[in-house]
Amino acid sequence: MTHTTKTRIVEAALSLFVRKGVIQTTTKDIAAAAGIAEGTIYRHFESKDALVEHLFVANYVPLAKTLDTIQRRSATTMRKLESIVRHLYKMFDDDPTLFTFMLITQHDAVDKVPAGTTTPVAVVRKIIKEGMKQGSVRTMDPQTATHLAVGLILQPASAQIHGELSGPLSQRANDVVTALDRLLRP
Amino acid sequence: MTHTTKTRIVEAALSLFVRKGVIQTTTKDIAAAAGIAEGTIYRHFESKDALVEHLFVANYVPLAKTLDTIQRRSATTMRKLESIVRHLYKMFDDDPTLFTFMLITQHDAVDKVPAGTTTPVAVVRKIIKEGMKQGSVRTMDPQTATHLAVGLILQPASAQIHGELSGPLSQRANDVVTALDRLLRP
Amino acid sequence: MTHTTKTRIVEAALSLFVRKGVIQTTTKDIAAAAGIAEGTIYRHFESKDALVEHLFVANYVPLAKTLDTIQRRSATTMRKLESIVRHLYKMFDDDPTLFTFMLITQHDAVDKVPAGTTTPVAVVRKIIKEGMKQGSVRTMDPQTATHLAVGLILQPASAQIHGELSGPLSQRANDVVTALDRLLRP
Amino acid sequence: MTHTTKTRIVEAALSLFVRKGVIQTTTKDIAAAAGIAEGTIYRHFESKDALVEHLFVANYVPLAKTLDTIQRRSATTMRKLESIVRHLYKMFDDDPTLFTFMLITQHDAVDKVPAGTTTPVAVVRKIIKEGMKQGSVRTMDPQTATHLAVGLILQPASAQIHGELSGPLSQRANDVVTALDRLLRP
DNA sequence: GATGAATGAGAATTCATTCAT
DNA sequence: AATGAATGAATTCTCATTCAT
Repeated sequence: MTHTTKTRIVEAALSLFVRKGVIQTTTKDIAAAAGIAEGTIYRHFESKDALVEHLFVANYVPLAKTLDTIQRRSATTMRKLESIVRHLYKMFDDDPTLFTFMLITQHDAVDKVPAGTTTPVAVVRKIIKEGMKQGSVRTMDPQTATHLAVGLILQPASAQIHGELSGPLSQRANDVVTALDRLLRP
Repeated sequence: MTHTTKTRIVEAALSLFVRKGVIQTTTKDIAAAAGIAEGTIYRHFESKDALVEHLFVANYVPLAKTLDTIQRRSATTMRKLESIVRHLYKMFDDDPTLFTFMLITQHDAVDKVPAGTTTPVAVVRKIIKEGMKQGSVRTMDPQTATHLAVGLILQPASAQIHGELSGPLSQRANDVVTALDRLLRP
Repeated sequence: MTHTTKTRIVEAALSLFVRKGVIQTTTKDIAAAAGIAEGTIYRHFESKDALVEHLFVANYVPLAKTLDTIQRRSATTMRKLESIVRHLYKMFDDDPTLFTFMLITQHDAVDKVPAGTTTPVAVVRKIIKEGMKQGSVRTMDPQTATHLAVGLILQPASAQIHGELSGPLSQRANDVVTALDRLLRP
Repeated sequence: MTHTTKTRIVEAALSLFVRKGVIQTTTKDIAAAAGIAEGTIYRHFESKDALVEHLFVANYVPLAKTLDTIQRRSATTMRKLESIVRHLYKMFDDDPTLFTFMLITQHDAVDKVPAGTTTPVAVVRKIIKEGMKQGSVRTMDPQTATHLAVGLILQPASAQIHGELSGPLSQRANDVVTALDRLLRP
């Protein structure tokens, strides 16, 4: 079946974590939302913390890999960034909950990611650094450039989550790509 | 005296909230850090929530006013934005704790701000909209433009907080202003 | 087969009960150690309590009978006690786990023994009382005498269990028999 | 006042631990017996474990010191042991609960005693060893001798606790002292 | 105003037991 | 007989809040 107990726990937890925050969500909440007994959570996850970690790592690390794969398929720096933006925004539109979860847990959960693992931010940094070498990105501090680019990409998602923007995020992709181009071109 | 009990509570709370998060900070923690008894907190604030709200509102609303005042003193769109960036980054360098607190509580606390109050984001939006009218900002969706600009401004602060950038934030102001100019100019 | 499921449960439980204590041993522990599913325990025992009771009664009552049989084979009071000491200490050396289990559950489990059943302590008491009648044991309160004798017999076992004595317990038999002789002779 | 909250917790816990066992006694039980809220326990002890440890260490270590002091006041080996037996049995009669608690937690709690601390058993061992040197105790393995003596001393207490002996334990002191004399004299 | 002991409503977690397969 | 997922009551511990002093 597609709805195993574990799946139901994961989905219930994800939705609640996003709506109420991780700490404010109790195991009782999760059990109720998943339609199971509280103790059942512990048949599938060692602890609430382990559940959070699972949710994050199981999605964050693969995302980085996917972004890296996607980026390789495009030739130019701007095409690479464009494909990343489109992929992320489509992901957001398809499953805003999952995307939001990653966005809000990002900083707390970073230390749970095995050291040395590629992150989405690292993929963006790599593209920008290569672009500078080739001359397709203007010369500036690569770390600053990366964070400015990431800011441009994530802020619309963040605004959407907090109700300050509406409609599919994919609609904003063109604007963001244009902004990235203006930000980075020599 | 400058160090009234209330001040000590506020300072202790602010520092702890930023270091450990609002929920993870207990009233016991705050009392210990402030060197007072736990019960004393309730002489000055109705509840922990009220303390959080006070901390946010007492700083967020005045900040918006200050930013508005500052922006009025400059003539052009870009000067306005530049002065805002410089003010914010100086604020960050002077009191990273306060700035960080506002950044992290921003979204949870927004509903605690009296409706209709001007916010920092609203100030940026106003500048951009006026710029568009005058032709000093290229034509695009003003809401998107605002969020892209805010993303550019805040991401370096966020990166600094999470240890991904270092050194005074003021050093980054030029880069950010340049980025804003590239993003917005016609 | 010698290793039926029930046997494996019994052996796993005994070993864990002795090592970790009855309460601290979970049914999960037992199942894991026995290499079976948790539910399977309940095919063979009504409850964890019933398992404990089985373990105790199945060994404690027969032991009392064995000790009684052994004691009958010897002629004098001291020979009787000596044969009991040697039997117990050999039992300890052969299967310290089983012996230890009986020693530690002794007091909690006593009420689980069918009323009127002969216990090992009762066997010792009988020997001493008969000895007093015949004049081979000095006159004193028989109940006190019994407990002093039992104390002499069991303390070395207890010390061994708790790591305060080492080497085969059988080696101590002579010392204990001498002590019993000094304690009891007229 | 003599009945501070902490005292009430300690007394309630002691009594329950002895009656039901440490693990079977819940913090809820303790709070109910002490007439306080469950959370209040944690104002006075870090955890249930810490409470158990406190109860043991706060009584076991001083007891050893007291026994040592008492033993010094007597001249001969047998007088020393006699005074110890009388002190212990009086203690038992005065506060059977405390004595019982120490007896039942003895082995589990030993590792909680700071290494190198004198224990009651060590006091007995010292007396016996000195006795052997002086020739007032017959030659035998001192460790075995110690445990046999301890067995003689404690078994009546143990029997009393489990309802197999009744009346003041002090009444048994003479019998036990005689038994020790028979056991140890050359 | 200040204290700090006490509260009690939950929070996460454990575990003996059940039951459909 | 055996399984193992699921249960839910019970357990330890936390913490914002109250209140007599």
